Amino acid sequence: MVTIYDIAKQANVSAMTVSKVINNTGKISEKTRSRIKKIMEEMNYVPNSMARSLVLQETKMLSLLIPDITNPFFTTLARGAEDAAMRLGYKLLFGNSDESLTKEKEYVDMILSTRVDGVLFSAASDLSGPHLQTLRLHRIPFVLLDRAVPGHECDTVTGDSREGARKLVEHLISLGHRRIALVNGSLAVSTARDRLAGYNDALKLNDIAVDDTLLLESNYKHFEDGPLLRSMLELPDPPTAVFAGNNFLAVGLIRKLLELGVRVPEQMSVVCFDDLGASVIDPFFTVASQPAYQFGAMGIQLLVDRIKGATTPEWKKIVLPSELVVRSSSAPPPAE
Amino acid sequence: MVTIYDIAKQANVSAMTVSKVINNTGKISEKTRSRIKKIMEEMNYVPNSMARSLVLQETKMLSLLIPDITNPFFTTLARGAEDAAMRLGYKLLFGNSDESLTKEKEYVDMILSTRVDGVLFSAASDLSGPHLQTLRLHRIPFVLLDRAVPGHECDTVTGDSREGARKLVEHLISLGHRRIALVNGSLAVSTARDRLAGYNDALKLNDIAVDDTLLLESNYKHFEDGPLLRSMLELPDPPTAVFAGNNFLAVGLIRKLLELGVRVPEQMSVVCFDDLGASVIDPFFTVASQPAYQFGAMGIQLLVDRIKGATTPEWKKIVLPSELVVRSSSAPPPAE
DNA sequence: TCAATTAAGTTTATCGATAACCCCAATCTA
DNA sequence: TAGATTGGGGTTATCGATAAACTTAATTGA
Repeated sequence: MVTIYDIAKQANVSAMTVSKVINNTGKISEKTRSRIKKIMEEMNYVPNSMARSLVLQETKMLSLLIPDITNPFFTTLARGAEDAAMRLGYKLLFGNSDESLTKEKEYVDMILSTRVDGVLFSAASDLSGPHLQTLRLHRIPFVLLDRAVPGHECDTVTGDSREGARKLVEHLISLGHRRIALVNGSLAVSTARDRLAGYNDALKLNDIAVDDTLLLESNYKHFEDGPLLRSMLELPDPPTAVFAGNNFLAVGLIRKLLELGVRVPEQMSVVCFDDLGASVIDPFFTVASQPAYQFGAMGIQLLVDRIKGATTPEWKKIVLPSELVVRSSSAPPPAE
Repeated sequence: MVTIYDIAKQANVSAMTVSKVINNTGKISEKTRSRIKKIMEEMNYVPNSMARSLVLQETKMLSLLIPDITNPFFTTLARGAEDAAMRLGYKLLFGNSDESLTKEKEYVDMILSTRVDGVLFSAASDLSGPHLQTLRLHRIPFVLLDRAVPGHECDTVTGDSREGARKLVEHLISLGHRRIALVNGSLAVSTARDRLAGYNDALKLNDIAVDDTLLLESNYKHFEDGPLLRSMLELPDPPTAVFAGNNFLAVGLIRKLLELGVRVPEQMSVVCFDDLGASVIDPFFTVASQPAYQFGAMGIQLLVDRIKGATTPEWKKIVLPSELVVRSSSAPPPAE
């Protein structure tokens, strides 16, 4: 590889002079400057960012850790982060933890040794706490995305899950539903707890008693509780609507319902959090739509501000609203 | 940050001794070894991979450039690449070119300055040639994924698009269709040309004349030619089936058909390349399903072999078959 | 028993780039 | 016209880790 020294030799100057030309610092005559630039082009010189990072003590790289690279919510978020990072002169190192703590730990180790300047962290669950501790211990700035981790105060960009959930459930109630099930992600994830809280809010506001038999805890990657769903449907007073904790849960749920011969929305309404992206033929779900792209973009902004110290010491907490989008997966309950 | 020198001082040994402990090289007594290891843990030492890369002249990082991070085909491919890379001890730097040459060039520049050990490259189009030249000039090994670039011999992992397309179209023909339209990606992309070729093969094999008015060139990200579709439908002898070049084209196409009041598959059959991933409620499309995960995994394997010189000089060309999966988007043509 | 090994470390140079400081001649200034 | 300034550049040390060569003391072998 061509180095700064090769250029220097060719141009009959010192390496320092070349460095100054590259960085536009110091005093260099216009003549030498253009001569050196020409030689750099001819020799296809590209600065070695490793060497530069070593002395400057910054890599201009940020890391984005997401729990599910196949979920459109997170890929859209990733695009937002990527665009923002590029615009601010940073590269983005993606990581996909697959909702697994083990994989997440491997990524954290990698992040440390790569000496990225900061991390955008969408935690696998509350148990990610130690990983955040590790980052803090090494003084690597980070911003939590989408999911909060109790006991870890820091900059965050989250959605208003509680409010979004309330709106979804009140929408169902306004359609006439009284028996509403909740198929949720793991309660070890903050958004799942918030969505549960919003669900409870809506029921309380409308004087509907919470019935634990209608609550089902699965996980955000796949809907996994077919048997429980079945027994729920066999209840003397079965639900007429389901609120699914996220998009993939809703998809899994509907697949199961189809298998069981339950028609949506005629026999069962289904609503959920998060859109399904471009890969869906017929926007079908009534959803609380979150601005995924903004999550990423604002997260990067916050992170870079923090890295540059261009912000106040207090932790910034950005809460993005979600929008209720009514489509055809929700309808009034079947007549008795 | 804690360095190897801090550890050395604490342990009363030279930095080199610590380095040897880290890398398990040289002769170090078991006593000193464990003492140093303990100190490293206590001080939370993490090796600086920049410094290491600088001297070793390798980064243990690979780069994966994909054209559309929102497409399930590519995210699945990315997961395959990620898993394989991790398994082989490499980190993966993702890049998303968004099918744009400009963005692609930015990534190539970044790749060069980051000194990654190799690149998995899914080219935006044939016009990506110069970018490959740049990589070659700097002697960075690369493997082309999914899309070939004419005039650039190298290791590749591609799908058998031609054969897959033929199977899809012959499936339609076997259902009784004779007027079959092709809604394709840009012909500047090799897969689109191969799929066109497969389409032609199928027609020829079945003595059906190719009709240019049934050919529509769009792009793989979104279906964009509503007007042309409309006029195609108003032909005296309109198509009864459409072969879409990829999953997103099929989705866009069906949305348009729904708008126009054309029912699928009753009035129009639709088949396409590539699955739609987990985000789809009801697997609906008849597709040529490609092993996306394998694309990524085998690409990494090929790349690492090439980097390590553990392969013969000839270019390896892996062609993965696709599988015809018949579902409900295809049916016999409507009766006259 | 004495040279030859070996075990266990240490010293020095290096990767590529940059910060901080130094140097010299030309120009300016009072 | 002597001293100060400045334009244009060079020297040296440094970032953190490692390879290669070098020390020493202990052990081995014939």
